[in-house]
Amino acid sequence: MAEREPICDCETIHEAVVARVRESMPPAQDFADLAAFYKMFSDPTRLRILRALNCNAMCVCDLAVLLGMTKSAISHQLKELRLANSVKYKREGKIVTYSLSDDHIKDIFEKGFEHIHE
Amino acid sequence: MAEREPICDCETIHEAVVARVRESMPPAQDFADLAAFYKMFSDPTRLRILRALNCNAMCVCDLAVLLGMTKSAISHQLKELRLANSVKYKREGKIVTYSLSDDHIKDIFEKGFEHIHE
DNA sequence: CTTTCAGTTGAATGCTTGTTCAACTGATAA
DNA sequence: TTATCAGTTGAACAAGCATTCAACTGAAAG
Repeated sequence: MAEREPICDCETIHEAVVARVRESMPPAQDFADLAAFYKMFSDPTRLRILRALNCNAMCVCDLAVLLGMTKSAISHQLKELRLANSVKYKREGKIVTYSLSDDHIKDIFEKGFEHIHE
Repeated sequence: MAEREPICDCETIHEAVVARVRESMPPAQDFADLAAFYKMFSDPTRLRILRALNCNAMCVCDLAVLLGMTKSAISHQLKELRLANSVKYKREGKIVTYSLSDDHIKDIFEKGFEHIHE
């Protein structure tokens, strides 16, 4: 394993370091998974939805009014959050109420807010 | 303040809840900042660069060989990471050595890896 | 001075993505 | 059964973004 990759336009300068770091690198799939995870938090609309749901479970219509966006836009983002297991929903008649899927998401989310406030 | 936003295609269903959540919502800029912060971690190449630098400081050429990409591609990503204050660099002759800017980035980064391994 | 090579930069390209629009589903109320 | 309304969906569009390519900068070696 650890063959040299073919698509590169220069020779290794510090071979020992590169070899050692290469040995310790996790598989590519790990990076893809982690990138996908962080991508969920990389859009202001999704963050506002999560922040709102962290405050109170809400239906799509309420979120649309709160965020000043169409129900369609909110619904599309909720679908992504659902697929990422960040939110769960409960249907009651015509109304679908969304909430955060678990405290784990809640923790990660609140940690982020702490960060930008230094 | 807290005027109702104009761009919406439905009426509020649970007014009390919406009003209360609206009061507690941070300013829009906070969400933009937080989204930009997470966006840095939302690309596999940037994550691999950070992971490599967390292991050992490296020059652009080494990173290119390690990740099997052109120096140009690496350099473009390093520029973004530099602008986001995630990495710092040190010039010595022709070679520019990059490293993580501080342990804070290191912590956040390692926390992410813990997460995807459940 | 000239060559070499690590690194940067900007334009071009193709893929991704957030939002809108319009059509649709399905539960409730009339 | 019909009308209404919360919510979903897919196509379309524009904006954003990662990578490549080619040209460039600047330090070191000859």
